[in-house]
Amino acid sequence: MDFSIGELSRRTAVKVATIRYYEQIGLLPAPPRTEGQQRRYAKGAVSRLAFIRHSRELGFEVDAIRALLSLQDNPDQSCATADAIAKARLAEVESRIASLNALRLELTRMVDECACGRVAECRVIETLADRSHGHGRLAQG
Amino acid sequence: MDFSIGELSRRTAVKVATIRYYEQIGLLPAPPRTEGQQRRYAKGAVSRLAFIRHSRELGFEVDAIRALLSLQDNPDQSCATADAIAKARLAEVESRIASLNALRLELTRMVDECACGRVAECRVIETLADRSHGHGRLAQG
DNA sequence: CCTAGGTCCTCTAGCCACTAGAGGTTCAAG
DNA sequence: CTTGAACCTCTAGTGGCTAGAGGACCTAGG
Repeated sequence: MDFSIGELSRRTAVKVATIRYYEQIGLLPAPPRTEGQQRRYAKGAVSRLAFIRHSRELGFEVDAIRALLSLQDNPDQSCATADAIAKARLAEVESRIASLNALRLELTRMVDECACGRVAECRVIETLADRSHGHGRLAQG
Repeated sequence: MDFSIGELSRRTAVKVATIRYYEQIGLLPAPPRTEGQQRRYAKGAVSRLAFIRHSRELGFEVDAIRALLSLQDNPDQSCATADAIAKARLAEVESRIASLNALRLELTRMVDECACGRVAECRVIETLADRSHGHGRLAQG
């Protein structure tokens, strides 16, 4: 009926170390232990961890996941909060896409214009050295 | 002719702490110091730091920037390496855009289908809890 | 010459979400 | 009872900074 952390890891494709980490930061409740202090999980742990995993795949931060989990635990509440969290994440994703598209454009230009001769005439290096560009945000990822 | 770290910071829009960090990791050469051990930069530092800043804006990692800088310092070399670095970065950006587009799709669906009633019927929560999806990579950013 | 205060110095610790490894214990199969 | 895979805790490292403590320096005004 209950199973080990390794089995939970296999069933959710979440690494053992990560599961322990999630417990440590309070995303997963601490399960009961055997006499020898090994964790034993019930079935519910699989769905909770799958929820967390899917949320992380969608890029939700741990704090957001905490909020989403506590909503899931109280099904009678309004889901406005869940909606707001998802919409905020969507907005983030869209703005990341926009800035990555801008990056792509600049990188494409650099690469296309490079005649691939000596560094002295290299457009890649030249573009990077060019000081005449606005002070945008640093790219993440 | 030479100026302080604060002045360099103002001229490049790179924070003082970051400049010191770049020196520490060997991206910027250690400049001469005053008798009281304060850094004094020459004009060249501005363009080198601007190069670094622009590279970071384009998302190049520090190791890649190190390589690009050493190419810039040897203008007679072939620029094939610079080209390869830029192309690798472009490929990264394109794959990030693709996966963010997939995320956007899923988030949009979640948000659109949410009738915004109680959590019990919330599509956002339901989607996250759904275990029937592939084991994709975790989203970064 | 003296002082005020803005700027500079080094060093350490924190951010995020893990991940890796050391060094030791427990469990289940044979 | 033995073996060895899996488990335990704890610490430290990743990348690229950023913040803050606690103190030294530098320059302009009086």
